[in-house]
This record gives sequence, structure tokens and C-alpha cells, in this order.
Amino acid sequence: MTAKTVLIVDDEASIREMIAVALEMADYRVLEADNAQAAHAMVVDDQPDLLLLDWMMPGTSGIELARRLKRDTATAELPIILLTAKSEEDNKIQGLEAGADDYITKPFSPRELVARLKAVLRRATPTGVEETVEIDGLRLDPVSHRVSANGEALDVGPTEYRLLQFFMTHQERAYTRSQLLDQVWGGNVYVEERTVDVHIRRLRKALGDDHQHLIQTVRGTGYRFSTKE
Amino acid sequence: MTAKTVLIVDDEASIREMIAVALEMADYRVLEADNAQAAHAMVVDDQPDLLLLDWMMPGTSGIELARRLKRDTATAELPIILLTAKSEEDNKIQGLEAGADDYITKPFSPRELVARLKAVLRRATPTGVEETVEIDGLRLDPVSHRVSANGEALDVGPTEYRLLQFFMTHQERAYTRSQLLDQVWGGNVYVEERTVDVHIRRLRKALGDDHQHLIQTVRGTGYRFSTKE
DNA sequence: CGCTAATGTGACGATTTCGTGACACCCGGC
DNA sequence: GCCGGGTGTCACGAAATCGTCACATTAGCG
Repeated sequence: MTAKTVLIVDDEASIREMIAVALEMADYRVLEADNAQAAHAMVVDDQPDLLLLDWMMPGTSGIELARRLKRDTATAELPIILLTAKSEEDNKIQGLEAGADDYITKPFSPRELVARLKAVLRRATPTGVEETVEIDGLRLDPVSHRVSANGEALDVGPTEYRLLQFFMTHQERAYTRSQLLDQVWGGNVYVEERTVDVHIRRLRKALGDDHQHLIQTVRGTGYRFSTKE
Repeated sequence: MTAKTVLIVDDEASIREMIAVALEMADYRVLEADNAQAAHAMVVDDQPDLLLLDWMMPGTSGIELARRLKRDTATAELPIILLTAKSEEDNKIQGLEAGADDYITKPFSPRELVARLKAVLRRATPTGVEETVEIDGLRLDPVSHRVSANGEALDVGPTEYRLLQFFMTHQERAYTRSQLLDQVWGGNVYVEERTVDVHIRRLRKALGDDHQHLIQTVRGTGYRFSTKE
């Protein structure tokens, strides 16, 4: 799973720091901004997956930023969690009406924060379209998460599964190891290129004699999935 | 799926309006009533699928209406979500005892409302549609709320029951822990993902050696219910 | 036919994921 | 208050998976 990015917007550096530490321990990427203008720019540029927004800030208030983001279709889907002090509880109505997805009152435990953040992300992330692919008797079904050859189930590991899925939906084209690492492993991972070879090997083995010819090595370049010779 | 009908009961027109807009955007049919008497009539006449009920209303209170509806077998199955102000939190117990299926404190975001409404509708036993499921000698009877294997009764807790019911009505599909939390626990809970594992474990144990193979773990993803393999 | 670079392959330790038992907590019933 | 079932969380170990290496094999070239 690729790490989600969270943008923390608060004018107090100490609070940002505390939250950042908690989130980083929970494996989130963290961005910070100390005012609404900077935050808005970062939302546009860095496209975080979630916004942690302080209610009270000098200049443009948090709620104003929330309202603005929700009005713009490009950013309307961005989940927002508002942070407020206990005494400001009355403002909750405005906050949620402005489009916030959740609302946390200070003080809060890091753990609570992470939990609610997870919940919001879970609700916000739409499940992609999944179609089963079948090629030459080889079938991959994303719904049941199974791979079968001529009806017989094959045992493939998670990485081999993703690799095969990528190949089956991108046939007839050669990919370099680097491209495969990007597409299958997901962008920013540091892994040896030769690791791809090993997983290709494992996938071929799993496919068995009947189908391993589908994965062809393109010498000097990388690999290709193809039914043709 | 035919659109579900939701009856909103609140004496403040502005609140009804806000909710109505949110629900219509989410593809629900919406009915409105501003007092308990009218609401009762509409429940009988229009048979909505769910009731959104304000706690505080002039005349017959929301809770009184809820109690009344739950007493009548004709309307007892109707899911009810209570709306209350934060300060009335203490009354939560009474609300749930009166038969409400969920409980939302104002203010709330439209998104939250829709999420919990979905969850309630999902969990709610849609009157009449409940059929007993039997798979591979394993039988789940929603009417008596019992599970049996080859005629022998099994002892499963409430959560395990819902989990099993969900699985039996959604075979051959791999679900992530997140999805299971959404579907079985309801989208608004903040629970660790690993908790799913524990309940899977409890369910497997309850199913016994004969049937625990039906619940399969999909490494790196989650779980699946299937007779195959 | 040798040589070299690229790829195949088996093994291995490190890491991740999952299963499992224990435990603390909540809440309703007694 | 005490008890007991139900629930969520944790810690630990087992198992699967991953990334890397060393070495074998192969393809392409002169």
C-alpha cells in the first residue's frame, strides 16, 4: 500500500510537530503549512490525500479555507478534518457545514487522531473498477483475487499477482525493469532492478509450463507479456 | 436497486431542507414531516425504508414516536436514526433503548449522515427480504438469528454472526479489512484493522473443522468466503 | 569457438503478514 | 457491587513473502 500524504495546517509549530511525529510513526507522509495561503498552494501542488486543518488561524481562517476548497471541483473531494479547541465547540455546525468530514477537539490523543484519520480515508477512497481478464486460458479475477489456468487455481504471491495483473492489462508492450518497479511496486521504492527478474522468475514458475511463454524477456530491455511468439 | 425512501422528521424546516438536499444528491427519495402525528401517518401510508427522527420536537417527542413504532409489529422493523443536539448526549441510552438503530448528534456533516444511513440500511433487516442462506451444510437463519452446521447449532457472537451473514451473502469476493469494517461494523467506527483478524479467528473457531475452510485468507489483502479450493 | 554481458535460478536472512492466546474494558443482569 | 458475555487491543510466534546475493546459464558477438 502506498503511503498516504497528510497536510497539516496550523499556525503553531509545536502542534504541527506533535501531529507530524504521530502521523509519521503511523507511516503517513506529512506536509506542513502555517497559514491558509500556503496550505492552498500545497493542496494544489502536492495533492495530499487528506487535510488536517486548524480552525483558528490568523489571516484566512481554517473554515474559510475549507469552504474554498469544497467549492472548487478540483479539490472538493479532498477529505478534511478540522481541529478545534474545546471552547469553540459551538462552531462545530459551521465546520461541518463547510464540508469537513470529521471534527476533532483539542486536546486529543495521537492515537485517536490516527484512528479517525484512517476512518475518514477509508470512507473517502473509492474502490476502482475491477474487471476480470482472461487470456489464453489464463484468468485473473480482481474481485475474488484469484488466478487460474484452465480453471485450475494457481498460487501466486501478492507481488506476483500485481505483476501479472499489470501485464495482462498491458499486453504486447515491452517494459524496462525500472518501469515495472514504478508501475507494480509503486513509484518511490528503492529496490534493486534485478529484483524484478526474481519476481518474473517466480511468476513464470507459478504459471507453469502451459503459460510461462506468455512472459517473454526482451534482451537488453526488460520483459513483455504477449500471446504471440 | 430501487431507490430507498427516507422520511425526515424535524420541526425545523431549514434542517429538513439541508438533509433533504444531501440525501437527494445521494439518490434517495425523500419525504418530510414536521411533527410526530404526520410522521406516523406517512410511515403507515408511504412505507419509507428509514426514518430520520429528531429527538426534540413540540408535541409528541421523537423518542415517543420511536417507541410507538417499535411496539407495532407492522412498523417494528423500520430502521430509525435519531438526531440530537450534543448537549442531550446523556439521553443516548434511552434513544437506543427505544429502538433506534443509530444515533447522530447535531451538528453532523451531510457526508457522515449518508455514510451512517447507508450502514444502517445495510445492517437493517429489510422486511421480508431476509432469507435463510445455506452453503455446504452451513446454514444461517436471519429470522431466528441462528447458525447451524449440518443441523447442529453453532454458538456465534453477534459480531461473528454479522460477519458470517455478510460473507455468506457475498461469496467469492475478497474483502480488505477496511471494507469489512465498513460493511460489517458500519462505516463510522474507529477500530483497528487487526480487530477483523480476531473476529475472523473467532468465527473460524465457531465454524469448527468442517467449515472453517470456507473462510480463506487472501494474503496481503484480506479475506474471502468461498466453497472452492 | 571463446568471451562478455544479460538473464535465469536457487538459497538465505530480513521483513511483513497473519494466527493465536491473553487481557482489560464496557455494560447489562443479578 | 459482582459477575459474565462480548468486544477491541496487544504481544508473541509461526508462516509467508520479499529483496538480495552468488552462481549457473544463455544469447549475441567477433
